[in-house]
Amino acid sequence: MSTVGKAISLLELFTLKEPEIGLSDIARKSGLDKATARRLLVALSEHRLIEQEPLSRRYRLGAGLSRLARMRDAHLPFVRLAAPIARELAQETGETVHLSEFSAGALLTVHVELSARANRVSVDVGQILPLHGTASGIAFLAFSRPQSVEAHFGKPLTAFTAHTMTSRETVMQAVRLAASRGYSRSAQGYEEGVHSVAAPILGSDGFPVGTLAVASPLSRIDDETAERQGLAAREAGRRISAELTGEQWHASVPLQPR
Amino acid sequence: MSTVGKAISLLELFTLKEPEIGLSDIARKSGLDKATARRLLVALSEHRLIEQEPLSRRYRLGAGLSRLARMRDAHLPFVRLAAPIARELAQETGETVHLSEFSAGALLTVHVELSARANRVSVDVGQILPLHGTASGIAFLAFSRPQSVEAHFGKPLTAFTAHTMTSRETVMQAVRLAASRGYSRSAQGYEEGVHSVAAPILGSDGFPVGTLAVASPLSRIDDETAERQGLAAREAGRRISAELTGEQWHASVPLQPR
DNA sequence: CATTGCGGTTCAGCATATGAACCGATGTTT
DNA sequence: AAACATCGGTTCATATGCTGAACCGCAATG
Repeated sequence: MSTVGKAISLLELFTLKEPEIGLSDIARKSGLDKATARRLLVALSEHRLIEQEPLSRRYRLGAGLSRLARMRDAHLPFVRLAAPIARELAQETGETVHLSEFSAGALLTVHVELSARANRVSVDVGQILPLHGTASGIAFLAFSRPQSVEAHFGKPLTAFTAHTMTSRETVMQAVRLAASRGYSRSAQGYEEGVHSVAAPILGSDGFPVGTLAVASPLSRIDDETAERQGLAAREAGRRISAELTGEQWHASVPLQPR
Repeated sequence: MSTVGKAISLLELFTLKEPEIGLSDIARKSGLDKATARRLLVALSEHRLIEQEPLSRRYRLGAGLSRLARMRDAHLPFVRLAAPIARELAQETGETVHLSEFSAGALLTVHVELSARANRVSVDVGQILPLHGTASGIAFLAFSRPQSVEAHFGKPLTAFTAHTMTSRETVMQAVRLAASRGYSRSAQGYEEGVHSVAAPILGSDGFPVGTLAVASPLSRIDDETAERQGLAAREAGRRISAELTGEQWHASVPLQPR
């Protein structure tokens, strides 16, 4: 791995559970020498991607990350365009709505509109959603290139709850259903007690760049509300896609099942 | 500069004005060779700090940054980040310092550093501060959008003591003064015998997310100490804003030779 | 159809990253 | 209180991985 790769992998050692780490620990976890690790940390901190707690001398992620992330978020057409529509959808459904972006083989949650209700599903920005275990993932697969879908079945399908679909055929069935309806539906595939519907957001090539999902407590959902949510999500997804790609162009790209 | 430093400086080429850049341009702007620049970009994109627009082949900041920034924000929320600086300010001034966060039309006290002296002002976490009656509120208004300020004058201005400013013009005068000085000053507007100075804490959009105030017994204050406190508060507010948004590599603790 | 600029690749040479051994300080065990 | 274990941090000879001039094919421009 390149030096740069090693430096960045140091950043990835910091997690929610362990947001501050000492030098020796960093060296151990990264497999790098202590001297090397420190050199990299110094380089990172010179650009404020890392900072050091003066007292404990432990390291943590730096403020420069906030700055860079904001730069990205401000420019990214996706979030900028999609957020207002996601908010509308959240108000319309009264449930939590989250946006994900496809990145490196999985869906990354990039924006969340929380439901106004007390009993609601909570989702965190930054969360990674597996393609086969979430409504978002199914919706994504349903509009992806066949070979992309195939590629995803190369790896084993891990189960996150007792309800996660792990057989290829079950997943494909859900994918086909989603493709024909224009939205996907999934309950407790990733987290217990959570029901979701999701719709794809299509880029200018007609393939998904991300998804839009409505997540509700399972207890509030029956078939009728699920369908209402699904149709609303599909519509919202279409609107975002349209704004993303430029109105007139999108009209010529049908949302066709695979 | 280290290889890592060069790689990170590539990230810093991306700005709001120019959020996507082509390879040759990156090489030119960074002063690196094209081959080198590309190697670094590839290394960065392997960890999703950079991504490449497939069509135009131009590069932009990647999704991994959002994830890392989110991690940092989760671990270092406003209060935790600001508290050490508030403590310094409390030690420097010898007076009680309190932090507020804007929430639902008012300022909510989220953290307090009590003065070490026997005769001191006491403030409770959770206390709500009215915008027109406190130094914090005035500092907040002084840096808010004009229409937000206007909106606040819609409601009547209630008096909390005999000294509370209740006329719109008096308040606006204080607001203008605070805007020009960078800090606000107020005596007995909310509680008898209490003098305060306050400075705003600015978010990434340049508008206040909260305030920082120094509260003293009126008897200890003259114009000179008030100004000293005000300037100290202003500086502390700036530091917190900088750490919050990652703006300017200003006063952060350098991580080098000991 | 020559020219320019683009993104991307190659590889010899050498700048730069590496890590074992070290330091002083702090904390823990005996 | 001596012995021991870790801690964060530093040094420097070694060799690894980085550098950049020259190159490719392509697309736009004249």
